[in-house]
Amino acid sequence: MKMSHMFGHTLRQAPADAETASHQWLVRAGFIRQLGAGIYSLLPLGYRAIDKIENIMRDEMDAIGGQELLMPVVHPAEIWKESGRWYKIGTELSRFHDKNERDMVLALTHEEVVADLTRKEVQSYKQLPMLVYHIQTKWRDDPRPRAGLIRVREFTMKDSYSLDADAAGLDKQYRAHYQAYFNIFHRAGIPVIAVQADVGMMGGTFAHEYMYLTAVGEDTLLLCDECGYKANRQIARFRKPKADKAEAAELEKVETPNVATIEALANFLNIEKAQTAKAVFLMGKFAEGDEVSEKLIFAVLRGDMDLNETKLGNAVGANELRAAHEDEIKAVGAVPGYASPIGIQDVLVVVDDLIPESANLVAGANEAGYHLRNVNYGRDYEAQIVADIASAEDGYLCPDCGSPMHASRGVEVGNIFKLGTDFSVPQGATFLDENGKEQPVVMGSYGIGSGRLLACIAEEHHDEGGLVWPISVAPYHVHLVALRGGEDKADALYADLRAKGVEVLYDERDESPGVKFNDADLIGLPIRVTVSKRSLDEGGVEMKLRNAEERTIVNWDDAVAEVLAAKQRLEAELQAAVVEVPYDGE
RNA sequence: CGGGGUGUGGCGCAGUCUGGCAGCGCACCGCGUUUGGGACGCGGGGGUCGGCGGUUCAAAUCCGCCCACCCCGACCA
Repeated sequence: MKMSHMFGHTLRQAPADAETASHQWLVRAGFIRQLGAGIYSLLPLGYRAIDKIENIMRDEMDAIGGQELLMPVVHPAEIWKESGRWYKIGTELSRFHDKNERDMVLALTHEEVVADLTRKEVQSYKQLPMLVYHIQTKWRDDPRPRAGLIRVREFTMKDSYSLDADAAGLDKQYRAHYQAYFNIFHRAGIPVIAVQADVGMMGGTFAHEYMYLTAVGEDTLLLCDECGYKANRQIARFRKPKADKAEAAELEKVETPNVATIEALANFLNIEKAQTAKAVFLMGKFAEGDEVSEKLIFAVLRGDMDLNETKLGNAVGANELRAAHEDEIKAVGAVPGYASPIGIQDVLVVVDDLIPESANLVAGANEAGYHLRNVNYGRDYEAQIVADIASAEDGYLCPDCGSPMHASRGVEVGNIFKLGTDFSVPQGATFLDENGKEQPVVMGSYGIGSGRLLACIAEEHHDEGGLVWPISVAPYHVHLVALRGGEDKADALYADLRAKGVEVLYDERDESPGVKFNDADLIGLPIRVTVSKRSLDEGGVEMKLRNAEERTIVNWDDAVAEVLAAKQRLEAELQAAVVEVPYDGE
């Protein structure tokens, strides 16, 4: 490609609203342009990089038996009603009507369509296992897009779906993905870890998320260096402190004027936060078929711990949770700031599993200005649900080995889910087994967002001068710079390199050397070749790798061979990072 | 949805407080000089100042409503 006619140009300054490195560099280098909040165009450079990424995905999917197909972005709502997600998912799912007023949706993922195809195409156990995948646009009306391509509303995802006759088959395909995903990320030049994760709106039984660790990330992970436990905070377990097994003392009402927070309460009474009980009110949304209802949830934790909403949502089976309004709290007879589980009616009470172990806590009295001492679970009140609903924090103890864990931020670049029969049963995707008995297909679902991956690669590989692409995903292999006196030779080299299958971005513009070199650094192609009067006087062309400082002059006659050798070395370096990763899961 | 912020040429910004010719740098076009790390001179093109309404002799500037985008939180693969 000749740069003089390339669509998209570099910018000397990043737009003011780009804050993260990947966002700034991808815009400045001419890879992406924003159209709206969370909506981006890929310019030719960006699209070429995405294409490389997607071909790596294809390669690894094909290697584990994947068959590529393509499913629509616009779906009739029926299948989403069948799966129930029409009712369970909120504003993230965009709905609209066609001209006949039929309900339609924009695909936020494709489980429903796969289940529909499966019930049409799969009849016999003899056809299984199978694996299908596609690379297709998704639309998720995320409440808060941010950080360039890291979190967007419209994006492209490679999603694959495994179809099996039983759980053992699913496990096998799940493990195949587990490794194939590491291969994809390693080939694309980015380090990731796999953590255990919540299944969220996907449903199913078990999931891993692939996390690229970076401060820019918005997921918090709990990691144990000692035994290797790794989990998203949404579901991270931890070893809770041993509580004192004291005798239950007599309930005692104490005056606590203007003491409405745990902090203030502990200070006022001069006790540890761990000796208090914290009340958190949330409204949960529940879907039963097409009936959606809201219910107030009263969560009780020890005062030194924070609520984990994902854990609570899973414990009560709610689709959505939101903070309760003050009038909703008062409506059940509770007093905000002085709320107590004692004497509350018609509320779903959930207590953290540490609460029954903890004797003589201080809790609210359901009366403004008063708390109760020596509140004991079982004696003074009971809950419908006792579960782990506390959030793991940095320094909390590993559930497996008891060592302190540390918290780290990460971006989720991929995920794998064991769906089981969550879609095949409601949608009737069944097959006949060896005994002629009808069975639901056992499904798995596996996704990687290609744009987010591109952004993470940019986040990982840049310096003060711009992007530094791994050769596997670089839009071109070579950045060929022609300077004064080298134009004709550069033209010839451009043709020779392309004839050997080398992808070349050729800067033949009438620009000063400084501009050309800076643009080359900004765009970040792995191999830079400069042809100038100076280089020719020195015997040939100058070669420089983007990720190294040294420049070497190679003989004109060896130029093509040297470029090919450099390309192979860079490819081999990346390939060396593709290693087997021990499976860490159930 | 709550809090904060920003909207002036392709990008970065000044001008708004205190109403009075719409500016600067970069980018772009032409001519000339320059040519190995974001050159220089001269000349030029491009903006209904986010939108609508109001106040005023006069609005980028004051008032009202709306919209868009960004950040934090809520929320969420």
